[in-house]
Amino acid sequence: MQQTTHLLKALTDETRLRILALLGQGELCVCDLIAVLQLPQSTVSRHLALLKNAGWVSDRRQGLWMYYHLKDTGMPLRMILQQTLLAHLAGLPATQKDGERLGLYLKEKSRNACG
Amino acid sequence: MQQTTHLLKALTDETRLRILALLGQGELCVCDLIAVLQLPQSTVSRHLALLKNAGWVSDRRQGLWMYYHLKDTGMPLRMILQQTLLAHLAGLPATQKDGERLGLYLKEKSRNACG
DNA sequence: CCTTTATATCCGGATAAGCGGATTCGTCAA
DNA sequence: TTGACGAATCCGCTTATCCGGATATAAAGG
Repeated sequence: MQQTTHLLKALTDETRLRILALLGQGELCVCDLIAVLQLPQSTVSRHLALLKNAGWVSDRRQGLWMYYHLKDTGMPLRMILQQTLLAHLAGLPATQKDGERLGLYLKEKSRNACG
Repeated sequence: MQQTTHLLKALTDETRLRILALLGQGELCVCDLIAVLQLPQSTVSRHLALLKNAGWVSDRRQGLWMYYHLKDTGMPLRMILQQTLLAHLAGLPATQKDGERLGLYLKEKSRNACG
């Protein structure tokens, strides 16, 4: 029961929902999220740690960067919650704005890398 | 977005999940819930107010009693969350125990009424 | 080693949420 | 109108959560 509330508690913060929605687009590193969300590093990192601890995301180190992605799971509750929630979030204005910012940011990033 | 977190926040308390699971069995009045949950009246009432405010339940007065029931909704997110969650909760030990207590309590109640 | 860079964790303060006894409100019957 | 009862709300208190600057880790390069 506590495990269930724990799982749900991770979803009750606007920043964390924004993060989940962004990761729904694909894997991102912490600095990507900082850039898109425009929040302090400690804040983003803290929310990611919480999401990871609750089992919503996994991380992967690549050199200095930590990449986060939605965790696949066999647990039906989490799977359905995640699917439902992402579909819902995708329709919200705040999330769409983040999505646009992510697009611009990634384009800029690749230009800097290859130009 | 706040509306979404609000909806989810209502689900992040063990007592409220127990209440939802019980109401999944059917409509109950506050005193029924107090008896089954074995919690103070003010506590139960407060949680019910919160669930109602978040749109998860509706109430109905009948004389002195306030009856609460799960609210039907056209909102897909809430519908799916509710269905998924109730199915999940039904499998948890704590919820099953509450269910048993509810059965015993209702039987006792009807005996007192008709015997 | 020492630096730099990316990330995680610590810390103190602010805000929110939960608790349950006490009080108030609403309804009904006498 | 009064009394009794079920339920809602108030209140002071405790606990949890969030914030973001400061500090600590971890990896890579010189």
